[in-house]
Amino acid sequence: MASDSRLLADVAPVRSGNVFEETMEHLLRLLRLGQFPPGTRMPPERELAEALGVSRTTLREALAELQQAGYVQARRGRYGGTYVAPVLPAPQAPEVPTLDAAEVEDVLTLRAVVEPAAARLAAERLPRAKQLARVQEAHEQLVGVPVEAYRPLDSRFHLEVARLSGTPSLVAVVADVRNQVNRLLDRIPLLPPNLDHSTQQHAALLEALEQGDPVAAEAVITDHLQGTAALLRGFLT
Amino acid sequence: MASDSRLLADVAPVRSGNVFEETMEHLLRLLRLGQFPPGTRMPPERELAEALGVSRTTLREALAELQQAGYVQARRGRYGGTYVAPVLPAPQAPEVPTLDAAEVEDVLTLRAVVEPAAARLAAERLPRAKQLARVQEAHEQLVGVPVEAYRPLDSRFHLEVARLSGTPSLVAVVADVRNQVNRLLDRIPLLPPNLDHSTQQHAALLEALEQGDPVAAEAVITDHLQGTAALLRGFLT
DNA sequence: TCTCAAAGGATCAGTTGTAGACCTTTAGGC
DNA sequence: GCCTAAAGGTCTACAACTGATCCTTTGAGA
Repeated sequence: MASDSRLLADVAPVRSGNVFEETMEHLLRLLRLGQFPPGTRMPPERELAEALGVSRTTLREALAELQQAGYVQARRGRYGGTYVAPVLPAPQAPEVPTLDAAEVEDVLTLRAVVEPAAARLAAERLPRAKQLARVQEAHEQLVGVPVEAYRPLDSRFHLEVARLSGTPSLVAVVADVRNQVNRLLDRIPLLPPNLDHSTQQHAALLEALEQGDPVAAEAVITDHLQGTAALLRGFLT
Repeated sequence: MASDSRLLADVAPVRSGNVFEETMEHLLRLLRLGQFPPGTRMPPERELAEALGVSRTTLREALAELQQAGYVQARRGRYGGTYVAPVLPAPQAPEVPTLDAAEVEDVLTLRAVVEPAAARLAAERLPRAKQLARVQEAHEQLVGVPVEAYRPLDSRFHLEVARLSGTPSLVAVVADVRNQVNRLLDRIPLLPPNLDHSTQQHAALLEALEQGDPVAAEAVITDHLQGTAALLRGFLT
């Protein structure tokens, strides 16, 4: 009996590859989400390996690959370290040139659920000045940044907003969905006018948060998301 | 320089343990969520190992442990297999007797975001009869079931509702959060009156879905969740 | 009643990943 | 201008995991 195929349909793999591959994915994600912002120094290998729960050997293999691809650069000696490139390299030509519409809808739908909810919760909590400062900082770094370096910093801003929700598990989901959206965005051109508009919306969001206005915060971000959503859907035809 | 500790704060581990441990967690989750319902036969080891992306050796170690703990029972010979116990054993006395309030709020908040959204989306899509049948089936299996066997089937019902949203990534989040909630619920008593009330709410949700009424669906499930949320918060003091 | 296919059970060589010690480079401080 | 601490770079013994093969059990059907 070849077993009920329906039972196996929902069984996800325990791991999505070998340790090296997963570590690469993980690091790429951290870079794309701006958690290690462009131009900064990453933590020392020994600490990073520990935080990732991976041996230094494996981490170093992944870092070597990233260096090869131009994402980071290692410098030896005291006060050396692994430095993030000021501008992340454009991803390779994607394997699948045309995107699966269902997949895109999936990601956009999840995003439309979690990001507005996070913004609403953040505004409800009336964050203290110190917490807001981190968002403010992320916002300022974003102003006038060149197009090529925009995306990681944009992600960072959105993640900082999500963190204000005070709900770590929600932040994790937002980070995840944003990472997927970034992969989609890599396949379409990024236009300066869009950036300007985005930055204005960020400012509006920031104000809603300062005022502790959940309804406004949710509305602003929903609007904001619809912009990129439309862009992505458009490039699908 | 001991590196900027803020940078490492948000770095999650690549893996949460060795393969054996992760496989155990994974299987426990599948059992608790009712994806392998009580009393049924699980897929053959070879197929399950393949689906989990794990060697049969490792899977067998995990299954042996589960058998030891009374979750499953293996039967040899043709038409044998690994059978899920009709009633899952009560979990061991939890390591941490008193729960961390922040942790509980975290899970409950995420749940309050994703489950209502999934129900709303499900109602919006006006699911076809065939899809509704799976939810209906899950609902019927739940009626009159003994208290001890309730939880996996309850989870299954909620997961089937989430599946109707047509958004796989949202289903994944719902599954995840439900798994965490189940762990919390394991620490508090389950009362038959609560079950009756739950089942009534399930019926109301089902009706809202049939009618394609997103507002009602969202309202019913929000109400439903607040019940267990209050219960959990109550047992925290 | 015999056969056999489909399931769990056992074993082992080979590969992958880890932990830890050690080497090399380099800038700042005495 | 030398010393040293902190970083990346290298190597090796050990543990974990895999995958492949074979064994054993058992019920259905010829």
